[in-house]
Amino acid sequence: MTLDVTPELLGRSAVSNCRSNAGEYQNCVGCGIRRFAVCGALAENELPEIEAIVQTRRYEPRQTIFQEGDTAHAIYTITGGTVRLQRDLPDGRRQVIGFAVPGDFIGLSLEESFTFSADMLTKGTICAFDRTKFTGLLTKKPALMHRLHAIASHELGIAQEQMVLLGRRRADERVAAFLMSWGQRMRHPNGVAVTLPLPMGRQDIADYLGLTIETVSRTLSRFFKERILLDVPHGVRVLDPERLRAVVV
Amino acid sequence: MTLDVTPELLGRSAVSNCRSNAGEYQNCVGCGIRRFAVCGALAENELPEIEAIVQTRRYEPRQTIFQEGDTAHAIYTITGGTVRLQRDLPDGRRQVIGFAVPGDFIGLSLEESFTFSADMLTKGTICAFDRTKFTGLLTKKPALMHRLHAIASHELGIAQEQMVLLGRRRADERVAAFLMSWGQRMRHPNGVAVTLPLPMGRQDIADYLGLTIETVSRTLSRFFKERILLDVPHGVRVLDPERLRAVVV
DNA sequence: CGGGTTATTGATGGTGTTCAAGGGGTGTGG
DNA sequence: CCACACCCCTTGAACACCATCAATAACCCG
Repeated sequence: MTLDVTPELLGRSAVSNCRSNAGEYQNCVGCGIRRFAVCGALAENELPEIEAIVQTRRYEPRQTIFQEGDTAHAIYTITGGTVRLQRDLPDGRRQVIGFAVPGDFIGLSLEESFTFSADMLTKGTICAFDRTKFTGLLTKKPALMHRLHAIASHELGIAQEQMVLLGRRRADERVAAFLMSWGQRMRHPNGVAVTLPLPMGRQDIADYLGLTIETVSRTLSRFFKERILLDVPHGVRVLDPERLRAVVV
Repeated sequence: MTLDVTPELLGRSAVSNCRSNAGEYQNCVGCGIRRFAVCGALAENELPEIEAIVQTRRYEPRQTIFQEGDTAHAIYTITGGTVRLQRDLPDGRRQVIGFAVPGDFIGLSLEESFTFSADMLTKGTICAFDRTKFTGLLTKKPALMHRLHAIASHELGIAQEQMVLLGRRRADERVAAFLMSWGQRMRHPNGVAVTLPLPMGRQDIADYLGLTIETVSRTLSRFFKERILLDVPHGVRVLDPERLRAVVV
């Protein structure tokens, strides 16, 4: 048994992300994103054990999944749609911690309460695992535990990269870096002009990048004018990936 | 078996941090920080198994432990001294990811190469585990695996808090928040005026907080003038913990 | 259409950076 | 033990980037 996680395992398929009406899975066997999710650590004959503790839920845009401080009765795997994760300051300032897409796991820490809130940006479907039962299953399935740790480690690396972005990058670098990383999660090959769906609003991007909505808007406008990007409804088309990459350095 | 980690387990003792000449441990049985470290997941009779794959190393100030991109032959537990973890940008910009103190684990991800570098700020001692052998041990010791994941989750939470700081906090809030969290790691009770050792320089604090050395210096000077802090060699004395806390909001 | 939300664009200003100079501590060597 | 050099830190002044304030425009759904 190895603890290494291949990029493929942690990546997401373009298919699962890009179809907005994804996530109609009646059972784990037929689940298209299983191999990208925690459940992928289990063999097919073990799936009934996880099906026993899972509940599929359907969400509407703007619906809250849980809030900071809530007791973590359940932990989640996203199977369809995009989720916004955020922390709030008492005075209204907000930091978006990340965006979760199909295959992503929420509640890695297994702790009793959540330290951030989660809201749907789009319609979506989510597998909710009873937290206590899930941790119980972990003690019986080392492979699941290993996978969970690999995912947590991967998230930690992403968080550190985000610290560099927030601490040391300029506004245009932040926006470019965001678009590149979002593009990678959408599984579009680098170096090719592609259309990126952006299910989050400008304010969400701003709160993710530690900027204001005006700065994000201005920066994108500049990229549009410079023909690095093309403005399309609910997204952008990357016209010049090379120059976009060059912005980040 | 529970996966929850009590604050005590993840906290650090003031004793182990504050003695600068800590870390003279001949074996794991007598190791004073074991209960705060990963190794604490093992029973005493299991210690020989980890002693078999560990090597104690002694470091001098400014010495490099490893650099970004290096192959991770070993992973580490700090037993004495303070370590600076950082990522560098090609143009010289630098983000300090964190400071590791006795009990902390470095190399949580178990991946083949490091994504950040680690340097000693002080003299120190470190337990170096052969990475391959350590991951092998993990498959045999579920408790060790669970502990590792709990630590990684805890680090992830800290990283998210740091994102809020870097993305949404003002300079004085950042400095105050840093001093408070550093104080907690030094295990000084809140609400009491205490002397905090600061083994890192102003530039390190600046690169941790996403500021310049001048801003850190100016902010500290303001706190000194306002009698919130008292300037002491290689550290600060917290005169008014309440007002320091009030700065952060 | 029309009302509300979200995004864009412009003008102005503030927080923190940059540039520059001086101060203070530490360690070393005479 | 003092002198000096070096490094780090502090402080000041000017500037820049991004935030704030403000108004308009585009979009979305009803």
